[in-house]
Amino acid sequence: MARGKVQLKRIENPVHRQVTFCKRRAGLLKKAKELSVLCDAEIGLLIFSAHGKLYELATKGTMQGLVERYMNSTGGTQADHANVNEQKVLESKEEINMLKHEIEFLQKGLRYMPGGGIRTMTLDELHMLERHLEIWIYQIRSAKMDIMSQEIELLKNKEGILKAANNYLHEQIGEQYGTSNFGPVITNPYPLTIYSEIYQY
Amino acid sequence: MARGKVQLKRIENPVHRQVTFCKRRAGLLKKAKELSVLCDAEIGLLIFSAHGKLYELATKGTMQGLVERYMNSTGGTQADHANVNEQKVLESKEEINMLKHEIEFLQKGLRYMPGGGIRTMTLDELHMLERHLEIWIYQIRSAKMDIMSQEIELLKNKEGILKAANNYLHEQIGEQYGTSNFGPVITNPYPLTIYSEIYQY
DNA sequence: AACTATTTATAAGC
DNA sequence: TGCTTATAAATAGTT
Repeated sequence: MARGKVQLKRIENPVHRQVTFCKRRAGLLKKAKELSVLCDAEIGLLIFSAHGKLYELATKGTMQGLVERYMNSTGGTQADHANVNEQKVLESKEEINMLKHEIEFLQKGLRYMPGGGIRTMTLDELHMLERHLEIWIYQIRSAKMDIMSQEIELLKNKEGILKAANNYLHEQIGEQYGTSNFGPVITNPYPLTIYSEIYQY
Repeated sequence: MARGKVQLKRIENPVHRQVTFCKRRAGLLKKAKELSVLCDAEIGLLIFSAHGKLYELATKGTMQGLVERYMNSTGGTQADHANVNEQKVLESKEEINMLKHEIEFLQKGLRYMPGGGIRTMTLDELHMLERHLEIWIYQIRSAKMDIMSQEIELLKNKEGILKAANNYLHEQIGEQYGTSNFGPVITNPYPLTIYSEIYQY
């Protein structure tokens, strides 16, 4: 604005650009302050230089307060963004409470025994419930044993099949080398007997 | 800046103030845009009029983005705040998932009440059900112990009262027959010590 | 960073 | 509001 007009485009000369940035930045901040004082306005100004350095101005209060005011002004579209997560946390907590209640309810349902909840049960009822649960646990253990037995059977079958295959392969090898007098030269690294880990159950 | 200097203080005349606000606001926005273009800077400008009306400018992107950049620049004080909430949301979701699994499990448990379809549960589910039942039994035993303790206290009190009554009666008998020389003729069928049945538990 | 020739912004008036 | 104009301010280019 002096000694020559400016083109409204990026100044290519880095030195010129840097100098102009300093001068105009100062001017802009000054004008902003003036406007604020003269007209009783609240102004926030953020300037990021090309290299990322921040210059800021907040008249009347902090930038934080201004940003919040801005968020509120823009109709809550953005205001919520900060609060969205807090909202989510609250919602989550509600859901957690609901689920906990549900669990409590289900647990009560499991305690379907006469009299309902433990606290209101008589000693006799508790005795009975205890015995009942012991039976239940016994049944569960039986079921577990059944499943494990089945697995053991399955594994034994597999073992049988593998053994048969193994034998067959041995025979094949025997036929191939049996006619010559070299005798067995190859030691089978896979023995016939398979020690299954499943017996440790 | 023309036809007279300006005082750097609030313009008292409302009309003047309003006019000046319009003019200078336009000027400030223009200067901000120019600085942004000329020097490749990112600028955010928020202007709240005295009456609360918002005028904004964001060069290169949105004001939202600028505010976030500002938050990051100022050391993450606010960024952390947001992250903390996101963390909380994640944690809550995890807890919700856990609880949902628990509910699913309990529902299965209800479906597979004793004698019911235990056969269709997997080994893992059976393990878990077993553990739950063990905890349940433990709770029942605690409840039983509570009740029994209360009963014991009650019975001990009764015992004390009866003992006192008994002693009193003995004394009465002693006074009545003590002066004569007949000695005790009546054998008390109720001994002082009461063996309560509750100790067999 | 200081200087100045100019441009630009704008206060006052209409 | 918008236009005009005199003048204050800002600042581009130079030193």
